Amino acid sequence: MSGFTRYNKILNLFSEQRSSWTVLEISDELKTPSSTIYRIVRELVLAEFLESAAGAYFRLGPAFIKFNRIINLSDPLVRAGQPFLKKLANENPIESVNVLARLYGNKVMCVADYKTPFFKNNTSYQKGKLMPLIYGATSRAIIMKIVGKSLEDLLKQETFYDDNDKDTFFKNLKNDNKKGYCKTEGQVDKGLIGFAVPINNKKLGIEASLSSIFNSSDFLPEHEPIIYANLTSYSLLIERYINQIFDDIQNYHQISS
Amino acid sequence: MSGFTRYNKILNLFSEQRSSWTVLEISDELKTPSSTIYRIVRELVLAEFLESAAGAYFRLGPAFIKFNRIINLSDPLVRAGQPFLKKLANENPIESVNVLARLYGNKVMCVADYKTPFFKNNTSYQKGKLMPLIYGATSRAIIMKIVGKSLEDLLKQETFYDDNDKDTFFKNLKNDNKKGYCKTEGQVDKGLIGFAVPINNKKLGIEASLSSIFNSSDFLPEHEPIIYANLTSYSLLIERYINQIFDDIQNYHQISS
DNA sequence: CATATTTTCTTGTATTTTGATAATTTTAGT
DNA sequence: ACTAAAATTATCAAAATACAAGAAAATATG
Repeated sequence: MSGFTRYNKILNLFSEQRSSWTVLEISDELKTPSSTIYRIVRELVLAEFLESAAGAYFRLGPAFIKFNRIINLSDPLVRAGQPFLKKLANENPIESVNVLARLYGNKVMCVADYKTPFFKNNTSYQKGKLMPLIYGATSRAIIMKIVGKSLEDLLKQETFYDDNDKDTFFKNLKNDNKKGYCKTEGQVDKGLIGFAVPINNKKLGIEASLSSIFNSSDFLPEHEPIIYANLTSYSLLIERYINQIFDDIQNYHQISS
Repeated sequence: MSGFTRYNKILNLFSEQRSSWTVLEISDELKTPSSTIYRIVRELVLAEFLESAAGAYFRLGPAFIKFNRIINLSDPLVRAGQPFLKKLANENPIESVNVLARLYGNKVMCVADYKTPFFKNNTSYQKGKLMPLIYGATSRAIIMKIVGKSLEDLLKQETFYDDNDKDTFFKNLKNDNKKGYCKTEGQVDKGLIGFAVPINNKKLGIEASLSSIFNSSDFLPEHEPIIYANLTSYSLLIERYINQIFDDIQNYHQISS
């Protein structure tokens, strides 16, 4: 264990399920002497990436809240997408959650969302939560634009039930790509139906999706064209806005240098 | 530059004002050879703490969004305070922003907030933004519970206009402590008036405050007792809830070990 | 106050990091 | 598609530092 790994391994122990650890527990878990962990934890506390809680426990520190804010203010995808989510929601024919998601390693992560006030259910796609790559429209719309070796690498970790299952998956992906959008029902959350379109920007390396998620019980077939039209037009708006933000950043760097 | 510092120094270059850097710029700024920076940046990208943007630029990576979510779900202060902010807001006599803030090094940081739908202005206290320690009710309510050497250390970096200014500051702090709450007008944001009460938990090392912020123009003197009563009762509720959360965590660790 | 627990300190040794340079890959402009 | 420039990675010996293990100190607990 060397370099950043040594810090990252410790930080990644802190999860939703287990949010506080003692030095001894970390030491056990990582099979590393406690004197070493004490030193590393001290460094992380100094940088506010960890902080000490009661009873020799440590938890994630406020530095993450700080950096998260900077991302919200500066990430081109979040900046470009955030303002449109509410508008999209309001143009949908029924109550919805609207999600902007992106690739994160070989998972998918929501980075911005807007739920209409009276939408009762909750989607599993939540800001910062890692979601499966191959289930749900939100995820599939992202990978449907990825091809060749990149796609292969991405799917390397995924397991399919059998070859037939795998074939169906790829066939669906190709089909969705032709249609331009993806629709799934109950793959991630029972009782919810999702529609998603891809959002891409090769220059900025953005591989993302915009999706609207509804209660299956609210959804009627005649809604589909409207939903699709909204998603498509907003995805184009967002892509255009991303470019504009990119230009702004370029100009900023040119002026200040 | 050694240990975690070497990574932290780079990450801390990324700010609201300047959210993307090239390796060469970082190398210049930190007066460190670019070969070294390339190596470190690569490590941070691998861990998703940074990600590459267009034109050789790098920006903060999605790992921060992930960890931020875990904090929101698990930090005792955020968990305990978040659910009460809306209730507090609804019991206030006029439109308001309601803020839960805590110490972050020698600054103050908002960790949760709720703004009533028709509040027009915006407070500078925003989730993740570092704010001054000695201005504004939100900040002062935190330090008014800190005494002795801790307070001295905390204020070491602060500069006062003159000795008289300093004396007034300490006198006000002592006064507020006696009253049990803090009230300031226009210290941080012109046109806003803030009220704050401290939130503490020695066991968990929590030094925080709960505050309600209003438009000065909406505020009438007769509102003050209600505002004060609301803040006080909710701060007690939050403190009690923090203890309960603490017990839950204790139990969790006992059961799973 | 005594005891147990947590945390820091110490030290020689093993490992990692560093930085100058070279090699390679990627990008951007004809 | 070609080429020049820019960006990134690889190499390697010297320098820096992280490491492990136990001792010591500080802190929490009853």
